[in-house]
Amino acid sequence: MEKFLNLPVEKQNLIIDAALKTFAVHGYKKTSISDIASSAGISKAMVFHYFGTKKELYVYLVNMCVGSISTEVVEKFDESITDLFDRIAYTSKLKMNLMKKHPYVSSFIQSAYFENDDEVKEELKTIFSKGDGRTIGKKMAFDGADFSKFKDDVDPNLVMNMIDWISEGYMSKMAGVGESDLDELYKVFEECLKLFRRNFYK
Amino acid sequence: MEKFLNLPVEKQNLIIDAALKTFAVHGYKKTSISDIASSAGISKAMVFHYFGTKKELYVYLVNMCVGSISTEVVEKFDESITDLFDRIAYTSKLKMNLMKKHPYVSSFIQSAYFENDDEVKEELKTIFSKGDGRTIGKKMAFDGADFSKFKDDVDPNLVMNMIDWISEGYMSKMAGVGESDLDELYKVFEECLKLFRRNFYK
DNA sequence: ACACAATCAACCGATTCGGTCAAGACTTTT
DNA sequence: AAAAGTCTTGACCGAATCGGTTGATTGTGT
Repeated sequence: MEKFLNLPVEKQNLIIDAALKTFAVHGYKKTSISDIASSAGISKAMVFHYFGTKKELYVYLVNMCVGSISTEVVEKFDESITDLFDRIAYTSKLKMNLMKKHPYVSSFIQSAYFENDDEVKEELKTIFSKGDGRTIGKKMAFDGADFSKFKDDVDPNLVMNMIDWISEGYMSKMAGVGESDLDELYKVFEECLKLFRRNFYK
Repeated sequence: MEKFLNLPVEKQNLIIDAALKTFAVHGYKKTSISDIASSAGISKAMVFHYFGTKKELYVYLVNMCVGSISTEVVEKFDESITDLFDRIAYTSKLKMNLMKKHPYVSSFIQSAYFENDDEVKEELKTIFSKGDGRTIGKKMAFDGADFSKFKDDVDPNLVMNMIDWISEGYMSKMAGVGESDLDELYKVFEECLKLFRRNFYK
C-alpha cells in the first residue's frame, strides 16, 4: 500500500478513477484486475504491486470514498440553512465538487453498498455498519428542513419523492462527463430548483 | 429455437426474464449462460438446447423486446392526445403494462442499445438501424405536444429536461419490483404530473 | 414394453481468472 | 561508467470459468 501512496498524485488518481469506474459498473466479482489495469493504462502486475490483492484494492477504495464523502460533503454541510431547496442545492454543489475530483465516487459507493460477494461481504458490513437505507445526501437535505412554506395543495412528501427521482436521474447523467459539462448540468438543476420554489411555495 | 417456443408459456417467461435481467445488469460479455441458467432454475445445457448459442439467445431477446415495445407501446399510443402531461402519463402507463409482463425489457433494450461487444455489434447495428439517440418514449411524448399552455415564466425546455430526469430515476426504481409496487409507483408518478399541471400551466 | 423427447451432470478444449516472478528499463549512488 | 537500487512488465502458474457437447437418466405417451 505504501508503494501506491508514494506515486505522484495524478497517477494515483488515474488508477483510482479507473478502478472506481470499473467496479461501479461491473461489481466486485465481474471486475477483473486486467480490466482496471488496461483502463488505467498500466500493466496488471502493477496493480498487484500497489495493492497486494483484489480484495485489498476494493476495501481501500471503499474506505477512501467513505472518507472523502465524510470530509468533503458531510462535514462541510451548513446545518443552519433551513430552506429545503437551499439545502438540496448546497448538498448537490458539495457532491459535485467531489465528483470533479473523482467522477465515480457516487456510483461506486452505491454499488458497494449493495455488493454481496462473499469475498468482501463481511468487510463491507463493518464499514457500512452505521446508517440506514437513505443516501447521505438525502438525509442531510431533508432532515431538519422547513416544510411550512409550501402551498397548501402541494404535498411536501410528493415533492421529496420527486426530487429524489430527479437527483437520481441527474446524478446518473453526471457520472463520467467532463468538468465543464458537470457545471452546465448543475446550472440546469439549479434552474429546476428555482422553478420549484417559484411555483410550489406560497 | 422451436424447442423453446414449444415450452409452456410460464416457463418461457421464467427463462426470458432471467436472461433479460442478467444481460441488462452485466452486459453481453460479462454475462455467462450459467448465470442465466441458475437464475432461471434450469441447467446450463437446457439453455443451449433451447437457443443453440449465447449469441442466438441474445439476438432473440433483442428482437423480442423491440417487437414487444413496438406492438405494446408504439402502436397503442394515441397520437390525438395533445396535452404534454397526458402524453407522458399515457406512454408511462403503456410502458408499465409491458413491464408487468417482463420487468426488465426496459433496462435490457437500453443496455443492448449501447452494447459494443464484437460478437453482437453488427447484428445490433442492423436491428437498431433506425432511430436517433432519444428513447422511444421520449420521442413519442414530446414530439407533437402542445407547449402553449405553460406560464410565461416557465421554460418548457427546462420542464422537459426535468421530466426526462424524473422518468429516468423513477424507471430505475421500477426495474425488478413486484406488480403491486409497480402500480403504487405509477400512482405517485401520476400525482407528480398533476402537481406540474396545477402549478406550471397558466 | 418400447420409442422418443426432455433434462442434466460430467466433460471438453479454450480462455480468463487472481497472483507471481525473473528479467529489462530507468534512476540514483558511488 | 559501473554498480546498486527502483519501476515496470511480459510471460507464466495453477485454478476457475467460459461457451458448448454428450452420454446417460428420467419421464411420457402408446
